[in-house]
Amino acid sequence: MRIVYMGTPEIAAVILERLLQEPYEVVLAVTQPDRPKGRGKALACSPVKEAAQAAGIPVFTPVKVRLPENVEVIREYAPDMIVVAAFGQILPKEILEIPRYGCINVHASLLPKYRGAAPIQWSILDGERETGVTIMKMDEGLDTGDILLQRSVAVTPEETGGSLHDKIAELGAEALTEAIPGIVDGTLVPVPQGEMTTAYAKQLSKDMGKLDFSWDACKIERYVRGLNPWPGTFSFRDGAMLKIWSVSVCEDAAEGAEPGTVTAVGKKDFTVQTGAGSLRITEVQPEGKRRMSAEEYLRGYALPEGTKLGENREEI
RNA sequence: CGCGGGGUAGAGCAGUCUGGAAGCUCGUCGGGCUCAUAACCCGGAGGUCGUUGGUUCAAAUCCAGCCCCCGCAA
Repeated sequence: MRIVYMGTPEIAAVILERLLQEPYEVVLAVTQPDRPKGRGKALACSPVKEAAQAAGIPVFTPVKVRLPENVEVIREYAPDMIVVAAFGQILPKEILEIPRYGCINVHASLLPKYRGAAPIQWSILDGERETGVTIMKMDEGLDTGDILLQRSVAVTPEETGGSLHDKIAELGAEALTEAIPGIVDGTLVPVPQGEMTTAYAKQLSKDMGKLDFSWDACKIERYVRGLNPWPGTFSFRDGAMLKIWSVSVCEDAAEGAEPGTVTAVGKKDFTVQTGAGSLRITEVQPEGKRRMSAEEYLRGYALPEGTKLGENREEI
């Protein structure tokens, strides 16, 4: 069976590598074009492109895959199935109709929950206790296709965006390889999705990581975990950014102080007042410095009780 | 050539502008106090100040190159 694979980020590369272990013929990898990235300005290619090149698979990087000439390129590879995972572009009807087994999508949530670009992190931000992956037959909507197979996974209390990402990449790869035979022989029956019961899992941005200490402590804790390692959460202290990498909700919180105020400074951590409850900060990263434990931070940076952490560089 | 911060003892920092004996907090080792302690007191060990070269009587500090870490932007 000839498969065209479409995907871009790390999770899509993991799934591609798993797919390559199966007895299918992956004839083309379609991924986003190289983009300037990193501190210099060097062009960086997507994880899927790297994986494909390592495997000797042709790579196609159209800026807009929906353009007629690009659709033709894909058609010429005559795929029996197109597998899509976090590709980053909408597929037009013309492409959806090319392969006889359709376009199969691996989505990192239990659809219809968390349609959209960042389902993994949003499941943590929302405090979900379970999420998973969905293998579905794509249609013209955004993550609205009929469900073929789902697999769930628990979201642990310590889960980070990174750890859940890795789990779901594996789970997605397994689910895909399990689903393909069923799709081919028709034993997997597509089931329509219901209405979406969560907010749309919109793309993550750096800006989302700006902590608002007037939120309740539990919500902030979920943001710190869910946005770790990317885009990360941060606040400002004395005019400089302070990234917050690890926190825990503090039970015996002294209420009353203004949100963002440092209410206690210990040897290994310090405590910050929030809108409801307080947070024990255990790992940080000062601007221009490496990531370090709160203990290390407190050795070199004097932090008096009463210090304010704020949302803006200027006001603090 | 995108913008910017940084590399000083095991760790985190100050000192650099205004060259002139290596400092702070913690850890570590030894001693003391205490019913006791992660608390307190006394004492010690530990650093070619990222690297190469230059200026100077004298360089962590000034100049030039190189290596490495990080934030922003994309």
